[in-house]
Amino acid sequence: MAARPSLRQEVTEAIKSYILDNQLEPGDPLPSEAELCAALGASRSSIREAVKTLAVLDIVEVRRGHGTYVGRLSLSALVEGLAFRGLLSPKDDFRTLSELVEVRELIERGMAERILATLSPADLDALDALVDDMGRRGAHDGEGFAGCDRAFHERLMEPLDNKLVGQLSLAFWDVYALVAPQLQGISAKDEADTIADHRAIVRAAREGDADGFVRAIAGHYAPVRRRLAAVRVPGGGE
Amino acid sequence: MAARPSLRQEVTEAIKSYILDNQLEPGDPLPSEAELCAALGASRSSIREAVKTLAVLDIVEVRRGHGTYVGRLSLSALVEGLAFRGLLSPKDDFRTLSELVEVRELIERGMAERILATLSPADLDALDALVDDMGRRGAHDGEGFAGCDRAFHERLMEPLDNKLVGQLSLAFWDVYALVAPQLQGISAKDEADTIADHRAIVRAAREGDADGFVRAIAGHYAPVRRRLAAVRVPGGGE
DNA sequence: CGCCATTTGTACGTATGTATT
DNA sequence: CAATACATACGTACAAATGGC
Repeated sequence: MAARPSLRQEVTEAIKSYILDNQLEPGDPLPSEAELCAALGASRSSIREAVKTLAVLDIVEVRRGHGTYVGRLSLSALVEGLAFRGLLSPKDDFRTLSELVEVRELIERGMAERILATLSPADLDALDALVDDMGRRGAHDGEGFAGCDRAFHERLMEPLDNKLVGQLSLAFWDVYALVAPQLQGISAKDEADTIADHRAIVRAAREGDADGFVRAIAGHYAPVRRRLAAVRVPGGGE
Repeated sequence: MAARPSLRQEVTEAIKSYILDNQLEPGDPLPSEAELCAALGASRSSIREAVKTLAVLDIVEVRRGHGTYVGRLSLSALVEGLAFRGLLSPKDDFRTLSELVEVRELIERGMAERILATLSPADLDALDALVDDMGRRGAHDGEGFAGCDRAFHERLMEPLDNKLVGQLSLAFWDVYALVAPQLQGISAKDEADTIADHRAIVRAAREGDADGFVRAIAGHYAPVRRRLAAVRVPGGGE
């Protein structure tokens, strides 16, 4: 009744245990496939599949021609999974996307006080610089514009002592960036408004105005949420 | 410069496209490995690695001797990745765990108003029943006790129209349940207090007292956070 | 019940491409 | 450039599990 531990699963666990037992850190090298074969008594096929499995989770990282190393333990698997989920839903197309944006807003709003307490003057200047950069790119460089947006929200949460919230927030940003372009009716982002929103966020943060900060965040996400809701119900919007 | 489209990656994308193009849903059958070999012109090894990759993300689900099917798109990869992260950190052992609990609290607190607005009398009764069940299990059935705890928080967010927040919250619960037992100094959970906390949460919800609800949530997570903080700095807390 | 077809799991061998030295 | 080490890819064979006859 104790289930059947398939060999690949066993190898997977063995590799994980190897990392844990030796207290390895991201970037540390792992034994080559051949060595793992000898050590675990399994064929290359099983080793390879196990390594691939762990690579998807970013628990290990394979650099070809180089070797396998302990991974960075990022949230890349979450991004990939959620992105596919967003693309899959047949009619509720924008439901996943909408929920995603809600969670992002939930996180940033919920951390408002701590964000304000943590941001240093240097951080605020950097945020302003990012918004400047955003305006400079403007309409002709959508790629760079989005990059500035991402960097802004990254910088906003980076000083927090809780790294997980920032990573989650960024992961959701990435999912949105991956999924949104594939769907119709969302690509139209109003750059001027976006810039103004970010300015308002920095201004509230600079003044230590927690309430204004939360309002600015809400104002930033409101149009996205409205657009998503409008698209979901055909003919719902204006 | 256009990167090197490794065959496995191509096959992975091809399978994803197959699901998307045919608008398949979780549980729908996929072509067998042999058919995929013929259709994509790749060897079975490549097919298998691609399928394994997608299986980790719960995009596909393989049942041995039966076939391959579209997966449920759960957050299992997130759980596995975060659990390993929690087990890995050498000295900051409890940092990941602490951050995790913070995010859970952040989510439940941030959704407080909407939770209160959504919970029906039947939901509230079910929550009370779960707490009753919790007390019945008591000390002798830690397994069932934990299950009730999980079910409670699941039921709490299940009526929400945003399914993602509930799934995230539950995923974090699962990670905590996986990691905590492996570490020392955390296993001691005070059951009586936990039950009282959950009672307070239901009571506040029943009265529509949003502020009390938030306080109850905070009170529920406070001891866990204190315990984690205490362990992190040796001899820090009492 | 046993038998068989289908499908996935495991193993081994070999050839090729690629990055490092 | 050559040698080395590694990952990538293919092909084949057999084992094990599942479901239907």
